[in-house]
Amino acid sequence: MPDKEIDCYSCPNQDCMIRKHIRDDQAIPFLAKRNTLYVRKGQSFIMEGAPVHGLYFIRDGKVKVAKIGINGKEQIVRFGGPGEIIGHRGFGAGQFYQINAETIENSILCGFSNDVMKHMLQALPSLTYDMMIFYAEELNRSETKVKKFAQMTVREKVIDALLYVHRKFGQDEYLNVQLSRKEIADFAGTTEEQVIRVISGLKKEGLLKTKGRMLAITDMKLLSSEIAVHNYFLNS
DNA sequence: GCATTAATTGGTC
DNA sequence: GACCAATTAATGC
Repeated sequence: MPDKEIDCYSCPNQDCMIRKHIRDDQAIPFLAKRNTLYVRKGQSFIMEGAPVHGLYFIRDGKVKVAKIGINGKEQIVRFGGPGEIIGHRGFGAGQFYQINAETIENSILCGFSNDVMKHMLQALPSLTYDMMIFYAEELNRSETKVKKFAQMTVREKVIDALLYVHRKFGQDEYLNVQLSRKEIADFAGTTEEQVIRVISGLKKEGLLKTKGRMLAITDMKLLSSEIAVHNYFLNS
């Protein structure tokens, strides 16, 4: 795929906010200022404390966004796939990133500098509107997550995390993303051992199946019914 | 195949 | 329910 010309016109991500506006004359000059980044699996491309350089959109691949604790423990804030935005919290606000972003697959990222974004947002009200909606939803998700952390049991948190991953990346035979048990734990807010125990319990109950590291949800209805009591209506 | 890394299990606080 | 240690399974080279 490196041979092919990488530009917004050839981009398959219909739901990318930038991609949506490529027919707008106002957008055209900015599209040329896009940077393409090839990031291989496991590389950090945003580091906590580093100066904000801009915004990234995922063209291809998958990433995780996390905060690092003092004892080396990380809290994964969210995962991202094609079409999604990474680094938006740094934009406009502070000078330094407060999160870490790392690829979990070989990825292609589209970068726009702060300066380009600023001018593009001023020129394209509908893009600005989309961004505003996005920020609002993000805040909602974030608030919901706080509540979950406080009120859910470990088992529920793990189930919630699995459902989130399923929603985000989908599942064929198995979930379409390869996450370690540790990464699931870092997202759910518990430990690797607890995740393993919950998974093995769910397996015995016939709600999940595994093959090596691969995971699959086999009874979506029952699984989601377990956290239905928390009745959240958002994809958090 | 072997060496490395991840998953799992059991036990302690 | 987290942390630690020992064992077992999976994967990379």
